[in-house]
Parts: sequence; structure tokens; C-alpha cells
Amino acid sequence: MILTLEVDGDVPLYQQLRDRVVEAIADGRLHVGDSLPATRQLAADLGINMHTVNKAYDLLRREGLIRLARRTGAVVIRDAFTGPPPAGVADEWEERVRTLLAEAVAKGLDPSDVTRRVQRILDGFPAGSSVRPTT
Amino acid sequence: MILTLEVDGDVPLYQQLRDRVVEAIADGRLHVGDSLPATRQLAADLGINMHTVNKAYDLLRREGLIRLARRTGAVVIRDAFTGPPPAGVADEWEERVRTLLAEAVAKGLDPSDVTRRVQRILDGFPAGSSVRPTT
DNA sequence: CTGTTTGTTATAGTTTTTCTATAACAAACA
DNA sequence: TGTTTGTTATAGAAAAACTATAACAAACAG
Repeated sequence: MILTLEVDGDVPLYQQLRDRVVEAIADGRLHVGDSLPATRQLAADLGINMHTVNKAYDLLRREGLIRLARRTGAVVIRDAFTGPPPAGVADEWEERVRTLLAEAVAKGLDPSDVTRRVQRILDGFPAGSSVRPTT
Repeated sequence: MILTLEVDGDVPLYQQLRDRVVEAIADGRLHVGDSLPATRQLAADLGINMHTVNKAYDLLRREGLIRLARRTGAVVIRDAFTGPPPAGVADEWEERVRTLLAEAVAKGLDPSDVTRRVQRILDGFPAGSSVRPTT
């Protein structure tokens, strides 16, 4: 898996790394059972510190997306086909998406345009979508 | 406008403040022409420093949502009915929502559930929605 | 003109976060 | 037994977040 990070961005490196892995899972480029590179290896590849990778992996572990173990390394344990998430995850997620949707609307994006964009992104994931918007 | 901030959260105070204002605009509790409290006043009300409020207001200004001027204070200049945003705003927003949608899908949320939740949130804004999902 | 209100800028300090650097420890397994 | 991997410990540098005071500058009411 090829990763590029913005070193001079305002998003922390470990957060970017975490985001890229999450996207890879949603995109179907990572599946349950797949291994992520060893922390030392990935750190060397990206030219960053081992602990920064470690922090990203720890985030993913606490989110329930990967399992960490010695010798085995980091392994994906959740993807789009694993089944519904633990209780509360959806509601907590909704709270965060609300702010982002509010921003779009406040800035003048047409709500139907927002719907269209969201739908297109979801359709792009292998999990697909079972609900299509109609004008 | 009553605001509550999580002092012990992981989200910076100025960011929370900015988010609450954005949501107020999307919710229709703030319209073009409305004034926000003076920085000193709001800081006193919230029990935080003036510069923290200032930083939030500066963010909102750079996002094109408010205008700042001496004596006049902070005034809303954009809302859901002001018209389409400057070029690039929508695409930049889409990039950010993609990560959030990826997280939902990676964690196992049903895409149709995601669509439903997004639609319900959008419908809750006064700007409403012109596209309804159908099962 | 005077005084008040408001944002703006400056300076400085503390605390927390981010990132790095080294090293040692511990479990798993060939 | 040795290698690979995550884990933990320490330490430090740099940046971000937040606070505290103070002064400056424009706008406007009186």
C-alpha cells in the first residue's frame, strides 16, 4: 500500500495515517485478515518516527478496526462486510457528520448537491449503497 | 444564543466555538445581518480568554461566514440562502466528508443507514432538501 | 471634541500536543 | 536461541492552545 502524507499540513501525521488506513478499508483495498506494515518498517518508509506510526495504530485499535499483537503485527479485524458496529458508534458518528453538513449548508452548498456528492462517494465504496436519491 | 463548550474535550475551544456558530447558521438561528457577541463579552460569558474567541471569529472570517469590523463587531454575511459558495469550496468540503464517510463504512455502518442519517440531518436544516431517498 | 465600544496587535508565560530519538523489555515463533 | 514484532520508558524540541495584560486604532454617539 502506497501512502503519502502532507508533512506541512495542519493535520497531525498520525491522524493522516489513521485516515488513510480507514479509507483503504472502506475502499476495499484492505480486508479483514490483512496485515499492515510493521511500525518500524512503515516509519522508515514514510521517513517518520516509529512512535508516530504507533500512535496511529493505537487509534485504529481503539476504534476497533485493527488488532495489535507481537510478532503478528497489525491486522485488520473490521471492514464494510463484518457486520454492524457496536452500539453507540453510529450515533457518535452522526454527531460528527452533523457539524460537517452544517458547514456545507452554511457556506451555501445546495443540499441536493450535498446529497448527490455523499451518494456518489458511498457508491464508490465496494459496500455500495442500497438507497438511491431521486429528484 | 446560549453556548456550551466542553472544556475537557479533545476539541480545541476555538474550534468548538467555530463549530457551534456554523451550526447556528445552518440551523437558521443566525441569519445574514445578525451580530455575534463582542469578543470580550462572549469570552466573559464562557469563562474563557478573549483571544480564544478572537481565534474562532478569525476562522469564521477566513471561511467567509462573518465580517469583522471595529465598533460593528462580528456580523454574519453568509447563510444557507446567500447563494452558491466561491469555486473550490464544495470540492474541498467533499474531500473532508469522504474521510468521514469512509470511517462510517469501514466501521460497518450500513450505507443505506448512512444515507438516511445524512438526509435526516439535511432535512432538519431550514434550507431543506430537494432530493429524498427512496428504498 | 470626548468618551465609549469594538476589533487589532503586541508581549509573555504556562500547559498540552506533536514529533523525534534511543533504548530496553516482552511475547511469539521459526 | 535468535529474530521479529509490539510495548514501555525517558528525554527533548517544536508547535499549538490557552491565558493574562496592555496598548493601539477605528467608528460612532453625545
